[in-house]
Order: sequence, then C-alpha cells, then structure tokens
Amino acid sequence: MPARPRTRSAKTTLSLDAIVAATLALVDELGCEAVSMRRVSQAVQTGPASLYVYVPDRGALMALAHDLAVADVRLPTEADGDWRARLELLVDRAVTALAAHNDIATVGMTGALPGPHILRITEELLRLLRSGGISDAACAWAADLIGQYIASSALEEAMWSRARRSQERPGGSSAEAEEAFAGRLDALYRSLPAERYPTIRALTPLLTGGDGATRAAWKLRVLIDGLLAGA
Amino acid sequence: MPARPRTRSAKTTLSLDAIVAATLALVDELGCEAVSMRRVSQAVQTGPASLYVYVPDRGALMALAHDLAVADVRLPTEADGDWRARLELLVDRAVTALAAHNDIATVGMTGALPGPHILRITEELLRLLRSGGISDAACAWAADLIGQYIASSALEEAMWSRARRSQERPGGSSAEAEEAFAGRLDALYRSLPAERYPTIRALTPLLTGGDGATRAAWKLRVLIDGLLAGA
DNA sequence: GGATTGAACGAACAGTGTTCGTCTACGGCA
DNA sequence: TGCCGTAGACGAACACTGTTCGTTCAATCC
Repeated sequence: MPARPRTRSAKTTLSLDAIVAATLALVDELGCEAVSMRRVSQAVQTGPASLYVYVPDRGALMALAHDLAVADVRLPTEADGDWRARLELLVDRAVTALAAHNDIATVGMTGALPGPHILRITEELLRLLRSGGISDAACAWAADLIGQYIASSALEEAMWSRARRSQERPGGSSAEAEEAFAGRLDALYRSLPAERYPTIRALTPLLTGGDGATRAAWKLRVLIDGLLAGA
Repeated sequence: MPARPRTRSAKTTLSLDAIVAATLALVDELGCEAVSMRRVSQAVQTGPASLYVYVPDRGALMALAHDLAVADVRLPTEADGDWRARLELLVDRAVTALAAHNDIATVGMTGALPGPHILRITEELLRLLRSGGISDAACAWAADLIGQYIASSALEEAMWSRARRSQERPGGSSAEAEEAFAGRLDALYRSLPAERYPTIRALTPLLTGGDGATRAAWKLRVLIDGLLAGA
C-alpha cells in the first residue's frame, strides 16, 4: 500500500535549463555554499533525486551555473577599438558578469572544467592577444594569468557589493551589525599595532578604500602593461 | 546512571596548536572540502564537540590552518638582492608554502580574514613595493593584486602537483584512471572543433604544457613589469 | 575538605550529497 | 483502440555534515 499515488503535477516539465537557471538564481541570493541539491529541487518543485537525471553531481551543476553566468558576455567588435581596448573591454565584461552572481566565481577556481561560454571567451582572449603581436608561448601563459585575474577580481568585487548590499539595509533585520568583508578587514587593519605593522597602518585607508571598478581597471592595465613590457 | 565513567586519556591534552596542525595535515592528504570537524576530532582523539572549546566554527579553523601554512615563510634579507629580487623571492616562497598544502589556498579566497603570518608577509610586501619607489596608492592596489596572484597561483600549482602525484601511482589502486585536472583539461582542448576554436587548438600544447615553476616566475615578472611601467 | 570552574564529551538536531528501487505517464506499435 | 516498453520522476534511505545542549569530569582555589 503506497502512501499516496504519484500525482504528476501539471506544471512545466523538468528540464536541464530550468534546473541550471534555478541554481544560478539561488547562488545569487544565498551564495554557493548554501546552494544544496535539496534547495534547487524545491525551486523547481521536485525532489532531490530527480536532479540526478540531468546532472551527474553537485559539482557539475555548479559548473553549469558558472558557465551560464558568462553566457551573455558579448565579444567586442572592431568598433570598440584596437586589440588592447577590445581585450580590456572583454575582460571587464567577464568580471562584471561573474560578479553579478555573487560567489559563483569560486567555482572557476576549484578546478572545474570550462564550459562552452567560457571557451568562447577564452578563444577570443587568445585571438586578441595573438593579434597584438604577442608570442604564442606568452599568449598561452597570459591567457592563464588573465583567467586567474578574472576569477579573483570577480570574487573581490562580489564581496564588495555584498558588503554594500548589507549596508544599505540600515539595521532593519539584523541588530548584530552584520558588517561584511570590507568593513571587517578595515577594522582589523586599524587595530594592528603600528610598531609591528608600520606600512600596513600607514596605507590602511588606501588598502580598503577605492572604487571597485577603478581598482579593477587599474589592475588590468598593469597586467597588460607587463605583457607588453616583456614583448 | 551514566553509561561509563569519563576516563580522561593519559594522552597529551588537547590544545589549539595540536588541533590546527592536525587540520592542516588532513588538508594535505584529503583536501579542504573533505576535512570535517569529525575527522579533525578523530585525529586528535576526541569528539567533535570538544573542538568548539578552542575554535568558534569550521571556517575559523580553516583560516588558522591557512595561516599556519605560511608560518615558515622567511622574509628575504639584504643579501638576496634589490627590492625587486626580494619581492620575487618573497612571493615565490609564499606560493610554494601554500601549494605544499593542497587546496588550502582556497581559504584565502573565500573571504577569510588574514592571520598574523599573512599580515607579516603583507607588511613586508608593502614595504618592498614602497622601497621600490612606487606611489602609495599603487602600493595598496599592487599588494591586493599580488595577493590575488599568490592565492590563485598556489591553487594552480597544487592541482598540477596533485595530478603528478596521482600519475606516479601507475594504476595501482584505481582502474578508473583518476586523471587529474591538467590531463582532463588537455583532453578537453584536444577534443574541441578546430573551426570554432582555432586559436585554442593552435595553442593547445602551450596552454597545458610547461613547468609550473617557470610559468609562475614568468607571470610574476609580467606583473612587476606592469607595475613599473605605470610608475 | 569542599566549592568552583573550565575543559571534555554523549547525544541529538537539522540538514547534506547521493543511491536504490519503485512507480507512472507517455511514446510507438499492433 | 489496446498494449507495452521505457525514460523520467520520485519516496525512502544511507552515511555523513556542522553545531548546540546539558551533563560530567578533573584540577584548582579558599
């Protein structure tokens, strides 16, 4: 005697796209760590076991969400300037796309294989570098370096904007002053003894201050300058 | 009537140092994700609840292990050359120290606050940059950039050497060909259609090949070149 | 010797990823 | 129209996870 007959809901049928989209939406609001197979399955109105029809495991699902996050990144065109301007634009778009989805960049740094959209961006990255007259070996390593830069910058920017988000709620829900990374880091620096950490103390306002976009643009410029200096 | 009287073992008493050391050792052999409070507690011969006397939560424990990983990094001296040589040496030592402990660099990228040893390295990093005549604002952002570089390079190198480790066992325990990141990535690149990804295909041997240390040194040189080009 | 206190711990809670075997609804075929 | 095969969906379970609560112990202080 089964508990109750399996009533197939008249809702939209399950699909990989719907699952991945739901996963990314959950990442947006909860962060990667808090996204569980159960929560995803609830979001698409089914049970956890059903997800495994479409996805081998949680890691693969996160990788798909990661790839979806950069799906809308448009490749620069000739109208956007020379190879360097286009390269900077492409990288900036990738960072922005990733940072718009919370934690998701962590997936790219834990050894997930690149999906089709990331490959598309990588291909264009390499093409632009090569068209800039950089040697093949340097192109390969530069792409690696820029990939590292994109992921870590996206993460940093995401934390910065997460801090801003939690600051805009002026104490509504949380009396416990849920101050996010930037604030805690600044407080830590300020609490350091000046005799042991003189340089950190001297530069504290500069270390945590500054607009995220400006920092990112500066870092990327440094990186490309370095590439050109070596060529 | 308690089940059995609490027999305090005559072993070494619990201590924070022992717990953190055990944690780092477990990270070394299992990776960060697989290190649980229960496994750590087993390693120090106690129960999971006992750890919370010394540590507020798992994240803090991992942060302590992360800091311990760079505890032995020695700061370069005047005998090591000018500021640039010393900077490169310091960064290299930090990367090597982190990469020697598997995954642990991930902790530094998920928003953990820096511990004392990381602060010590950061202080010296800033000092060296400043002594190189770089402006204060550039020093602050450069330290950030170099920090990102250290973490991501350590992660990459750790995966590279994990691949090597699993390759050195010539099929002993695993018939399922547990080929790690580098190999899978290379296979992926080789399987791409050449008409859609011509540049990736053209550069495939260069993308996955190369010695880890050489790559790291090259990338760091590019970075510092870029810093100097902007000054 | 008795009270105090911090450390250690057993048990439990709510939640996790994943697997197994069952069931059901829909496709094609007669 | 009736049937069946199969791919998809799912309930239940397993072996875990991080963390908390309340209790018990051993050592210290008065």
